[in-house]
Amino acid sequence: MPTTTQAPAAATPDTRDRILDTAERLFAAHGFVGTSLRQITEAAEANLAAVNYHFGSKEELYTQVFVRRIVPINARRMELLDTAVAQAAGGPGALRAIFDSFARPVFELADRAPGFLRLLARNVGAPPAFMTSVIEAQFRPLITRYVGLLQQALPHLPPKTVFWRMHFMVGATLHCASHHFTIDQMSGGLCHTHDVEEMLQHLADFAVAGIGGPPKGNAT
Amino acid sequence: MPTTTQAPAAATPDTRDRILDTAERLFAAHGFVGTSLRQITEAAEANLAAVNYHFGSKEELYTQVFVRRIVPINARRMELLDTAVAQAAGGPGALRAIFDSFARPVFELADRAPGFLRLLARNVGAPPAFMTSVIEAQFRPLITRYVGLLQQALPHLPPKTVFWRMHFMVGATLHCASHHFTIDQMSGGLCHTHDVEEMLQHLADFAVAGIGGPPKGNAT
DNA sequence: GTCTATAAAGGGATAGAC
DNA sequence: GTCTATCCCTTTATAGAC
Repeated sequence: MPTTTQAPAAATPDTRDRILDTAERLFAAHGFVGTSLRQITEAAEANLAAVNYHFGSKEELYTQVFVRRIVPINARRMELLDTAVAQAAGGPGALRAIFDSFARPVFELADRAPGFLRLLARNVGAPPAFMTSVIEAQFRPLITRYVGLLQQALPHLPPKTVFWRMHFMVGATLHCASHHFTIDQMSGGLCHTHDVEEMLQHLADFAVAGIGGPPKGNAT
Repeated sequence: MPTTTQAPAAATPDTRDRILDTAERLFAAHGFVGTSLRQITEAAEANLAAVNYHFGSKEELYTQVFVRRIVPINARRMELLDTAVAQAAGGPGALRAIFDSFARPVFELADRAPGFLRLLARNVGAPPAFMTSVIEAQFRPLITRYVGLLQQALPHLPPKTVFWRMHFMVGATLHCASHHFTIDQMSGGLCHTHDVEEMLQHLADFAVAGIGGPPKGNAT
């Protein structure tokens, strides 16, 4: 059998995967410019030249780190949306199902890929310039669908209000993702982020109440 | 009259202020590590050595850029909170007054210091390591007060829920600040961020409904 | 695929003249 | 206060041996 590019479930990941995992962690902590390829290859126990061999450039490495996570996440979101539309269309649980499909796929990675939560927040909040087209391609179809479904669930709200509230919903979720591992201490032990279900419930309570609240200016 | 350190309302700001203004804009756009002192001094039409003369180091410049804005903002927040407590204590408008005191002082700078909104979001979302103590010092007393006032306005909610929701409120506001100048095009012309009052109203509607919504798990 | 060595560029900080 | 010139360090990327 000739050598293949796929490693057969090795005990230690191959060089390429070690670099991806380490880069994810360091890029999340210190950003794209704040992380050097030397730091990454040293921590990954790989050679400096291995990055250019496997990825071609630092920018391409960063892109791959992001894409390998966001693609399955956004696919899962679409799946959950299909289910939500089929089950709760128009019903009272529709908003919550829509929001859950947005937040859950991200936080379910919290254990497996802890760094990615913050990396995602970076890439939406203040992405490196070269990432703009990648972000656009990954999120545009999703945004379009969320806007449509939210408008359908909230026919009494003007489109402008729906868009604003979707924006706020994204902000609350991303901020939560970015500080996922610091909230426990920030809250003085009050909040426990390792309980993903509880956190998602609090977040969904907030977002659903906010999105579905009274129209502009009519708040009590 | 001997030379003083205060310029007497000159037509063009002095070197120190030009550097601060330019640094604010570039740090906001590209982050601390992503902005070089050469870029700053060139855009500010100042000499490279002027930064070290006036500020001592790049880190100290970044700190000063942040502090000169956040100190008056947080002082204004405390003022508005005093008024809110005196006027609406316990009443139906209490939550809205509390939230308004939090968001308004930031967005009122949107015209005068457009870069700062994104810089603030950077410093809360993913601050450079050396900023940790500055952030802590500037925000700790504020957070304590907001948690207390929100708990007082929402006595039926457990402290844990109050803390989560304050966190979500911060997230929605900061995301909004970070994307203040891109929302207009992102929304396809639907939303207009230059109308600060309208934006604040949408944001407050969302946050107040979210914070004051039904307790955990009781959402409709 | 992995390594060493190095090229080429850019970074922050500073010395010292004016 | 402002400027030039420069020190010294780190960066990404690559050439070429193994």
